[in-house]
Amino acid sequence: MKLQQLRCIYEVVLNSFNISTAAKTMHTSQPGVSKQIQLLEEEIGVQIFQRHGKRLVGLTDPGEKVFDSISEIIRESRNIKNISAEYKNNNEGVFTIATTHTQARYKLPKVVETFIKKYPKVNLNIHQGNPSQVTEQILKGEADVGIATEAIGSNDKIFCIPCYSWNRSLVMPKEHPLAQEERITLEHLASYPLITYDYAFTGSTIVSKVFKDSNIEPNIMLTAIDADVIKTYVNLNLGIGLIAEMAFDKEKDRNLIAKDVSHLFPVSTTYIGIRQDTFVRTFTSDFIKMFIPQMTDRELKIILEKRQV
Amino acid sequence: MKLQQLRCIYEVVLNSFNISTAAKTMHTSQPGVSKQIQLLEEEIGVQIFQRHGKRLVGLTDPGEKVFDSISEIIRESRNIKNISAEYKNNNEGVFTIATTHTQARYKLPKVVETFIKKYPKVNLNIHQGNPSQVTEQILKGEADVGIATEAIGSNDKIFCIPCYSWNRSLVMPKEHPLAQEERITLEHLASYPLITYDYAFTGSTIVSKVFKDSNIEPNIMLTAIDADVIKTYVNLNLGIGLIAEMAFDKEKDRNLIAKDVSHLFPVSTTYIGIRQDTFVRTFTSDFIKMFIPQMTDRELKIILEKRQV
DNA sequence: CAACGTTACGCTCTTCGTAAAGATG
DNA sequence: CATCTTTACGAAGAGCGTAACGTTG
Repeated sequence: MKLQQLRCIYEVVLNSFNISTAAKTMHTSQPGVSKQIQLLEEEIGVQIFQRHGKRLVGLTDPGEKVFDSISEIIRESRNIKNISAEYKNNNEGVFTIATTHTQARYKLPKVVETFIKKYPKVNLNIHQGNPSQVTEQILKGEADVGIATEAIGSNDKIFCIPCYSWNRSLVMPKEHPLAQEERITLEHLASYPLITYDYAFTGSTIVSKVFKDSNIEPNIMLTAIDADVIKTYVNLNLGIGLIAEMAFDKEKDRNLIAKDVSHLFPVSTTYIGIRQDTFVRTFTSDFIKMFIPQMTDRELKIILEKRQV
Repeated sequence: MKLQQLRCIYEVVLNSFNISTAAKTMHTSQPGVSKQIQLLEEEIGVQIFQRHGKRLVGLTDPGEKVFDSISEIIRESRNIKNISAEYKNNNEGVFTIATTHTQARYKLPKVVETFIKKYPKVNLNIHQGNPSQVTEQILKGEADVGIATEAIGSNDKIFCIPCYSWNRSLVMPKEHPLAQEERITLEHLASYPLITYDYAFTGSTIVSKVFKDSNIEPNIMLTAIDADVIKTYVNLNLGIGLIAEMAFDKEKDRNLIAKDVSHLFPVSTTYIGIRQDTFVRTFTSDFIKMFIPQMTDRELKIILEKRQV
């Protein structure tokens, strides 16, 4: 069993079972990848991939299990690289943030600007996804940190640090009837087509819980992944939008108005999550400090020491 | 980075930083191991081993962290081997039990006899150690299952199944004054030199807790790892022995008598522990069934499904 | 000086690229 | 027939064993 063989399998799975594209991402030849997979399957005596003729179409039953182990091995080998890079005292490396649209669009840009100035040699990646994808990426070590509000806090392999709290805003065209309303109620929300985040109504999220608890059935007209899409449809007068307060920009969204609805929904807290048992590089903890400016060095140090290592 | 290099480092650490013996356990040449370590250190640009001149004497600071990752990788690669061996449907492989002396000596022999008859091709290892060593071995994947009473249950990476409950016995020479005593009290115990398990008084174990709670200071004359040693010293009339009830054998220990002290100490439960996130082979779950005969197939299946996988 | 580690060297087996052939949908 | 995978083959390189040399305590 060779690491290279495991890497091949890993990349092939990540590339939807396409050996050719996997080879490209690995900067090697396609027959090489093919061969290494065959060699490993031969060595362990078990087919890892399901095949339709010669094409790979999925993992076999043992393949699924083997792949889980391979993922862990790849994650740990990345960890070794991080450790050594850190001790070489060079501020180089790869830093991957997994986050939701709201963060990526409205909160991260400033921080990222500061970060890349301080660490110009660090290769920064931002992976955008929904909260459960963010969680996934942290768990698999595909992202060094994840920033999200939902989902991320409920996994005990993820160590979470609260960043800031925010409330929701209701956005609507300026001429919308509700625009004059002084105090918005849940009934108001339910009486117009509602446009909001898609994951807000999958799973037990805050918004869906509030409606459920009050026995009011909202009229979800459209669910979108990000606030920009939501605002676009609100602009088309297709409904009212329920978004995070920071996703409203008075200048850019000057055709809309936002009304605070913090009295309807409990406050939400956004967290940074990092995987337990994983080495944290200096630039990673530095990034956390940048993202949570009110946090002192000492606080962060104390918090990070609470992690299982 | 190659798996073989990681294996070399792993074995060198396990062999107390002796490259020569590590090479022997790996069935390869000593210069080969030496070379591979150098190559990896060169590749990652960090010294993993502390050296006195040419001799390896320990891990460096980054080496410690790297070694943790390496251990995980080795564990996962063993896991891959287990998975494939299982799916090849051959009842071959390695099965390692970590356990305490009491289990190994008084409970395991019968079960092991049954086991090796059913699985003659399985290479069975029994690692004997104290409860915290058993826990360690489960965590590191050096043992497939661990059987112990203390320590094992308190780690959330270990999945525990209760096996049986037992009480303690006080053993003493037949002519000992306490031999006539009808109802032994804690004060009795404290008034004679006591010989018991060494780990019974390290950490917050049941026995030490009982004495502490009653404010009675026992006179611990000698602590031993196993009941046989304890009984030997009791035979020499150096004190009274506090051991697990199953460690007393009427026939073999005919010079001693055992008195039940279940009214003094709460009952103890022995557990089988297996690591979470680890593939469980058929012969492993079969072993568990043999060790806990009252457990039905269905119960075991339900229990094992509760594991995080 | 005995035990241990590194260097040197040559043989063998692997790996990896290119080119070409075979499958798949 | 365009895309994808396997086979074939040769060059470059990695791995490993033996032997010799250097270090350490």
